[in-house]
Amino acid sequence: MKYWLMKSEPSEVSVEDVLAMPNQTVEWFGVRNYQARNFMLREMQVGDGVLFYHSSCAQPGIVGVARIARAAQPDMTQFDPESHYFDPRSSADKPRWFCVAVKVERKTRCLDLVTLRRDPDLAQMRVLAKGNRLSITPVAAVEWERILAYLGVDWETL
DNA sequence: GCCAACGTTGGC
DNA sequence: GCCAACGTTGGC
Repeated sequence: MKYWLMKSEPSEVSVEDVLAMPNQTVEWFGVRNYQARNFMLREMQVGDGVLFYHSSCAQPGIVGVARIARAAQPDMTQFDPESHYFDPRSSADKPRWFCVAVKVERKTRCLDLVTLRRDPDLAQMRVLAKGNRLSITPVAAVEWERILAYLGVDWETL
């Protein structure tokens, strides 16, 4: 089992928005970066743990715990000329972009960036690396466990 | 709104 | 394949 941190802008899809969706599950549409796509396409497995992160907002940070609910499938927004995420280079028989489905298990208090940066044990987190812009980053098991302990979440009994 | 950092594009 | 120009991300 692997662990991930996935960023979403709350003005687009917040953790509260996902909790209001059927099965508290959302298609992770809109990823247009190959590294992030490849994580979804090649490395994520159903059941993997996810830290739900709010970005581009007043208080960026981890706001929930989730899991991968469905393997990668073509991201339908790439085919929709009306969509902000439309990609004219994609076609139905040759999709370029994919998305997994993510089920939110718990909304948590916001573990904000400042707090994350203060913990030397989390200093190696990919999301905290200087210049990181990846919207999906792997999380080490020790980092995952530390963060869940911070949040008071017991993954095994969710 | 600024801007550092990084990814992508496209001419050569 | 190189790399300059451009676009995007995302914290501040």
